[in-house]
Amino acid sequence: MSADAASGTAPRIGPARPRSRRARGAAGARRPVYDVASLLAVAVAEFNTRGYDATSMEDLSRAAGITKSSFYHHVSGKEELLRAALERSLDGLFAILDERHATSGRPVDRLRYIVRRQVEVLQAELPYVTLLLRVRGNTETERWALERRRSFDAAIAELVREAAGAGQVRADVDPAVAAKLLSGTVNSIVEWYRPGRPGADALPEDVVRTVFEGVLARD
Amino acid sequence: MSADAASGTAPRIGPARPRSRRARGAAGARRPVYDVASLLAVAVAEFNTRGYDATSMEDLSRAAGITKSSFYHHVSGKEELLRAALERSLDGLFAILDERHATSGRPVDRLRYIVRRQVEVLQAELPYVTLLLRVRGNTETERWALERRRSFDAAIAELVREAAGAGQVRADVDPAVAAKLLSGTVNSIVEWYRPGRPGADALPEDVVRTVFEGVLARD
DNA sequence: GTCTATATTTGGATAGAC
DNA sequence: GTCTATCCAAATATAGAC
Repeated sequence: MSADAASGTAPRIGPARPRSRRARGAAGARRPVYDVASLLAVAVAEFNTRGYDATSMEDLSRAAGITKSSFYHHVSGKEELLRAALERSLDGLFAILDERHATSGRPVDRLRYIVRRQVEVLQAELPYVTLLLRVRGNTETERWALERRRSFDAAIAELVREAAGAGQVRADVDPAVAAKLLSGTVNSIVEWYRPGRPGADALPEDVVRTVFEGVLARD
Repeated sequence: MSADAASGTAPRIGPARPRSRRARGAAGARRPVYDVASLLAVAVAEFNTRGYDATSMEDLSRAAGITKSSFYHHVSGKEELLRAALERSLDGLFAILDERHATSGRPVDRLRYIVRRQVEVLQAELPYVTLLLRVRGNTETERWALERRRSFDAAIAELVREAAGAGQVRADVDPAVAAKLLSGTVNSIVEWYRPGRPGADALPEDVVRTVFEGVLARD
């Protein structure tokens, strides 16, 4: 899966990079060394390091080990890459809302499930989610992504409101504020989580416990 | 205070902007229409809207209602503005750590105090703190700011570790993880908080309660 | 598919008149 | 203090050879 290449360990390879020219299947099918997906992984890693706006096509092509012109042979420009990356990330997040445990049960239990899954998706799709969370809204693509994000957050907020109405969430904090703090906590993980660290498997549950029960020791 | 001008309501005024040519004090002192502080407020608002890298000097001068050349008469370039903004933000945050209630008492109580104050500083210095939290590390100035931020976060993490050692913070979550979630929650507020909203005064305590006791209703 | 060369635009920054 | 004019570098993107 290309998520691997999009991580910190992007294949930074010089111009003389060795490679198998092509891979032939049983039917003689040819697979190009670079498809859009693999260039996307390289590009997203660069975007996350420098920021989307500060990353030039020159930076991207250098990171891929080819010239700018060659890079343009594969993609129409920066924005196509951005759109593909944001789409992947948003699709992953929205899919959670359709899962079984997200659609039935007590509001607070559905909320707990969604938070756990959101952390899992964030871990699995880290570079793509990271990029999504840094979008500012300068282009049409970015505004489209912001709109979908708002819609996702609104679904969470509605669930918090329901849970509060059912007395399952504390009543002394505005549910809208609680929802924003909850989403903010989960999203902030992209700023420090790196895959392969010890404790990565425990993170989703750690986050659920911390968010729902707080950091204080029980007395 | 210029924090006001740096908010969403920046003085977007056209070329024919009316203004008093100068203000004379009792001693006949002259005050320029634009000093560095007021241009900084305008610039930071632009940086936060479009992102620092996506904001050109042309954008900044247009927002200030003067030409690029005139803008350069006041400041040496984008980076000077960035540095001044980040400095202001970092100074505000670090000052918290020297306050009385941050230096004495039980670790958990110091922590609670710092979180509350951090939210208050974030509210008071919103545009500046927002900019700080979005810095990527492309220039020397940005790396300097990231370094100071890391140092601030490390102070919080150490306090969480102490509180955990004293049994005041839950033991089933790694204190380092808890500290990152705590900082992430507070920092995420810049993404949605806007001054002058109802409930702004209650926010610091709402955040403290939510972070320390969780979102669940007490049974 | 990849390259070199180049067209075109934008951005940072300065010179010098008023 | 502000302006117009301009320089230079960098960025997006394309043309066309191999």
